[in-house]
Amino acid sequence: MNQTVVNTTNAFRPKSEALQLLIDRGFMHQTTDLEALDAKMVEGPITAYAGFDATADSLHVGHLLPLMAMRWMQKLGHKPILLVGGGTTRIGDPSFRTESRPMLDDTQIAHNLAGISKTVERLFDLSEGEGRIVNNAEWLDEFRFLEFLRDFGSNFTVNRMLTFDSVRSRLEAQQPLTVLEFCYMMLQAVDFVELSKRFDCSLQIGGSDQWGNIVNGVDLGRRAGKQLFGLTLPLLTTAGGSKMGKTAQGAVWLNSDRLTVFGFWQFWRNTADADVARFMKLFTDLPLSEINRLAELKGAEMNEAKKILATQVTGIVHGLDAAQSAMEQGEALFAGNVESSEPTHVMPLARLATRIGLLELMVDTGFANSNSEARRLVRSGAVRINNTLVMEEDRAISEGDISAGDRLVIAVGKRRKALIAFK
RNA sequence: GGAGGAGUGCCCGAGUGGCUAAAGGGGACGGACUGUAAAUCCGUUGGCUAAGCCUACGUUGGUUCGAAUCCAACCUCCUCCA
Repeated sequence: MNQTVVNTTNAFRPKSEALQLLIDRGFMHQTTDLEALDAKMVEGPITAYAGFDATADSLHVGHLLPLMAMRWMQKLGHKPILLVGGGTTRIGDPSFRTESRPMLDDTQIAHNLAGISKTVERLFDLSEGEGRIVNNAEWLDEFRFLEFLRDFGSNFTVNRMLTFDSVRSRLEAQQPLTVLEFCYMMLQAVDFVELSKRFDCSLQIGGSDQWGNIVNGVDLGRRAGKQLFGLTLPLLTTAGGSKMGKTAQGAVWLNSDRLTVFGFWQFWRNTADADVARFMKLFTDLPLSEINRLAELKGAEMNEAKKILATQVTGIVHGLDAAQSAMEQGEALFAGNVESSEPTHVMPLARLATRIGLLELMVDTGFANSNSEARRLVRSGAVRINNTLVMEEDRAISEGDISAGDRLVIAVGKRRKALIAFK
């Protein structure tokens, strides 16, 4: 892999506070030339970037890992650049995917960028000189084909591009890989170099699946006379061994219009015991000493630690007030005092007048993806209204189900509950 | 350019004219047990205005009373030959 040095982080003790913290909290997977990076970071603040494709109008928990890593960088004096792939989204990163991503048009991309920015703005200080959001369409849109080939084409060999896992896996899976997608890695490399020219950015942070793309950028930088660095994050799995962040209802979104704040809080509240400490290190700002203390909790006491985890993460993503309120909703729904808490869902009173069906309500609150799924859940004895088991699939919700003025509690299974207010 | 093989549900993977909404496994969800945990056991796992109907086995057509299964063309991939 040319002169790119790959370090494992076992032995090395960096002098940089930020690097040490990233290692201690479990963010570090691989880096290029760790010692040189450390030296540079000790010398003074550096600028680092992480990229996000604009494939949806919200980021999800999978993106939270690079966001948190970048956030620590900023807290410890470095400058973050959050790159949104307005340009690259039009192509689609083929990495480790068996199928092409759909191509999006400009209107959709603009819409998605706005949604993503909402989250980023909350997580970072984006004031002048502190941090910034950048859209790579700014330069990628400008390139003319021949010019691009002349400037960058000679720095990439197909021989080497073919050796990257991201490409090979697609080839070995016998799935088509278009030239369009193949060129994605060039664009990401160009992004990195462009950011280094424009903002003196010298570090790229990304998921472990980005390693190949990142190294490409580092190598391209060297040819342009710049020393760039890459750092990848571990692939996150749950203690159960599955990929983190998937639920039956789909991705765990960071925007509240995609997933309620309470739903987000619940996701974290339901973390497995074995994951609590690790997730606290990665997804909260709690000091390690506090995390270690909480990790000592035994048995059912661990539930307290989970509430802290949930409220901390929710606080970072949705704000402290919203997180506090989500925690109270959790207490209310699971302890049973329905009157005092904010509802998790609000529905127009008119829905009640037309006798909304139970199945419909389950779909509307996101507990089921289809009427069929809702029906199955009712049949299997999973659904309770106001704590009373309901077995009739065609049950309609009426005023008799309402308590405390406008409240209705619906539970699906033991851990999914909603407090609905009809207003 | 020629010969042969392959493309199945969220994923892996059986099936080779009706008994197939499609075996089995994984994942996910639900139930029991618990602590809104793990492990274990049981169940469910395309949609709908639901004892009926609709959509699905790379794409488009065709044969047949009837096709994931047979035929043709096309797309993509693999292997061998040139």
